[in-house]
Amino acid sequence: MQLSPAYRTIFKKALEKSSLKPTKQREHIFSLILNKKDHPTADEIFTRSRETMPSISLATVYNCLETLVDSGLIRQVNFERESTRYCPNLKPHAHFLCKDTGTIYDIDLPASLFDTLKKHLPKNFQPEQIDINFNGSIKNTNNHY
Amino acid sequence: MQLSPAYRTIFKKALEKSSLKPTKQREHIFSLILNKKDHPTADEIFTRSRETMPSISLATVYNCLETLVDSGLIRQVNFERESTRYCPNLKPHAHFLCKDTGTIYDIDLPASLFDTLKKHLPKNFQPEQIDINFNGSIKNTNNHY
DNA sequence: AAATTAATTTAGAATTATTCTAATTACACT
DNA sequence: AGTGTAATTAGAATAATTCTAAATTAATTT
Repeated sequence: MQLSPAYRTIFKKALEKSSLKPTKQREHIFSLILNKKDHPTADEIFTRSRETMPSISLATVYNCLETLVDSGLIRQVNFERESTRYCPNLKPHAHFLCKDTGTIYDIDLPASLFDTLKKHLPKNFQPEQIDINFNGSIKNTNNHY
Repeated sequence: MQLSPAYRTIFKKALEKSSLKPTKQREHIFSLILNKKDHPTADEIFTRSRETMPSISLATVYNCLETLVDSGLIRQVNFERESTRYCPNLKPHAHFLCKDTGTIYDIDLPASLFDTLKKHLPKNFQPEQIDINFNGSIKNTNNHY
């Protein structure tokens, strides 16, 4: 797992801003999440990591994920109390969980919609984060006999 | 803990629709959530329940909550992987978690906003539920020296 | 009313994702 | 090379929730 030069710069900058070190475990996990754009759990990331970095431990995976989230490089996604999943998409978006397959989809949303949402808060409420989670099923549209 | 006659009817109807029984444990827990309009965890509900129904067990609290959720009488609220909280407000609304105090606030939203959100889904995505969670702090506006 | 059945409640064990602890390793700087 | 700090590691601990199997309750049939 390798980061592209562009992402390596972003990665280093983001960590250095909080005086954290761009270690190979952190880079490995970051690149792994970037390259496969699903929404893996810590455990899935652990399993995938081991394929190319067999010495990494689960604790490190959790540590690195926390670091990456705190540095703003990835986002957490939570549905109910299922395992936390991780998402490299930093554009404003929502998530849709298909209850039949368990797949999570990114739903792009205009920033204006987030602004509209914020307008409904009392004036002294200062949101740092807004999570929008849909959950339902996906109708199969191929059934044209 | 007693339900008002109006709520008792709602309660019975909702359960009977799924051929579930309006037991005293279920009613007790429902009234408890209705009467104190915060967002308690299962464990808080368990503690409160015991004050007036000392024989109730934690497993029953979990069972009853699941039943009430499935019957549409209450909603679950989840922030990250914190304990699930329960909410009797069935109007369309979002939640705001104050990270300083841990308090959860209901944020009323017009139904039209939920419709707008749905419009951004691919046409074959059928949402059953939409959760909107804010998370931030509440600025103190009383600081006028 | 007793017997039968099905649903609900219960206590405690089991599970599972995550966090914690303490020891080891890696790295930057003298 | 030696020191100090941060990061990694293995494994234990934690905590919310679910599971299991037995006991209770309620409803229904005899």
